[in-house]
Amino acid sequence: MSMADRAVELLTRNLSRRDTVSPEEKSLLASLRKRVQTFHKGVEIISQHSRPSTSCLLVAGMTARSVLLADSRRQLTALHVPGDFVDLHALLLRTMDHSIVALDEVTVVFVPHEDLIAITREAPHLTRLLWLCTAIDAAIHREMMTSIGRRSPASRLAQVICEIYLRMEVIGQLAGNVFSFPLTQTELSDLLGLSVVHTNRTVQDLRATRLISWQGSTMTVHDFDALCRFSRFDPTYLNLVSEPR
Amino acid sequence: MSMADRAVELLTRNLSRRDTVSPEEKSLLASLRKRVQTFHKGVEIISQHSRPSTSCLLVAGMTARSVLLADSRRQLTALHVPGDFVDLHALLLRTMDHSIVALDEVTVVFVPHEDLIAITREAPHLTRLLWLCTAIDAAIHREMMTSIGRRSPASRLAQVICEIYLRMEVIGQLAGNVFSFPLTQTELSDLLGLSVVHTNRTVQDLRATRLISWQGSTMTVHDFDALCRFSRFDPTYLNLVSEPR
DNA sequence: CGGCAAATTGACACATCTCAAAGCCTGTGG
DNA sequence: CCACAGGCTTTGAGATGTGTCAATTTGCCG
Repeated sequence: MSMADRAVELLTRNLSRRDTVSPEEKSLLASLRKRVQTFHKGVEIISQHSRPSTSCLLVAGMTARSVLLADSRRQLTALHVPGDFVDLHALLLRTMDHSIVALDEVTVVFVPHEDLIAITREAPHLTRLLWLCTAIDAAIHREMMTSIGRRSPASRLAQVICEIYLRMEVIGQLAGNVFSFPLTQTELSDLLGLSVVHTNRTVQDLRATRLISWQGSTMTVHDFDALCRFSRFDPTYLNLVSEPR
Repeated sequence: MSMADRAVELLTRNLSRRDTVSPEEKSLLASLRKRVQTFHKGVEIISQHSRPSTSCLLVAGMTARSVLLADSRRQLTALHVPGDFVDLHALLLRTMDHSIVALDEVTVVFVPHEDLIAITREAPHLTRLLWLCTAIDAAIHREMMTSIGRRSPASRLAQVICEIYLRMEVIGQLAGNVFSFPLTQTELSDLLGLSVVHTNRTVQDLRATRLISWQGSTMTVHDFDALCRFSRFDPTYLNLVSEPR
């Protein structure tokens, strides 16, 4: 299967988990023009303040939204897994308020905005599904904000692991209870809003519970239910329910 | 002017700041069915986990998104000013992942989802503008997350004030350099992710700079530019640029 | 085997939270 | 018009969490 086909397949899987995707809609997605490109870990795929004329759909690897502050601190505001339409919102926002960075060896597919605008003219239901993608993104942001503002470092980390676990499952990238989590602890600290040192200690705390193992980029969740309880994870915000939208 | 008309007027003002709104589009907005309702400060307008069949547009007062955790901590993840389509995203998300609370004496207008769905079928450009509203919401979330994760309490607070200042200006609710900011310090602490005590000290720090005054619900910004510099505020994410979307 | 990035550790400084009390407004009823 | 209640704001003091700095260890890749 070509990367372009794979992109459509993953996106469809993502959408199908939330509503029915008709064959016509799927072929509309297939007919979008696509440019495949790969990036190495650490590379900036799209830059803050740029004005892209395409949106990118992640096919393989993991990426993050990254906001850089003047004093060179940074915050990662989201993680992406394959099948995520990473910067779909650039279609509307035009100027990027953050950059997209590769956390891994990454493959993406770029889709011209014109093609997406055509969808908004011709396929109202599919448009709503794409809109839904960005709305779920925002819901994830709210959850993250709540975590950073009000949860302990350990439950914040556990929360992220629970979330990525489920998102990996949706796209069929969960091998039993193992998935790829390629962040360095420095990157993780920028995601959690902690210092690297404290992140390291938090990781050790979580390891000590024996609920997870994490070596290199391999994350193993030994007891998902217990991890959910530990972090008081409530998956409502991921909208993993298929219903008319 | 009726409250329903006022709602349309404010929303149009909001949208016009980002793109051209045609007379036809404006009258489409006017033709949406609307139920006006008022709420007292502290009241929950929409509850977490409910499944609304209408979306609400704020006409007067201020509201917030509120996430309640199991241990009764809470995080406010957004503030809304008049003209904000507060839970437009419920159209797609269906189940609320947070509640909407009144921070003030509040007037809202409820619009049936069916009417909004009709817009997605009939008015692609207007649909994109509504989509844009939710995308800006997400951009504000990212900014807030960055603030909570990486900025000092004082600059976090200053950041919020700068943002609300501009958003008030957009809808013509800025009287010179004064606007209504009806939060209690307890509510503010849930917004900033701080304890009430520390929030109080942070407010005092900011007052000591003489850049703002805040008494009761009256916020006065004495030197907006200096406040922006102080908090390193970059308004890009608010998308206050009119261009084709 | 050497070199480099990432992970880990220890010690100390500082920011923030918690608890508890006091002061200050504002609206209400007498 | 005054007294009072209740909520909000403010203060102080001590406990705890988190950050910083700097050094050490580990693991990977050439």
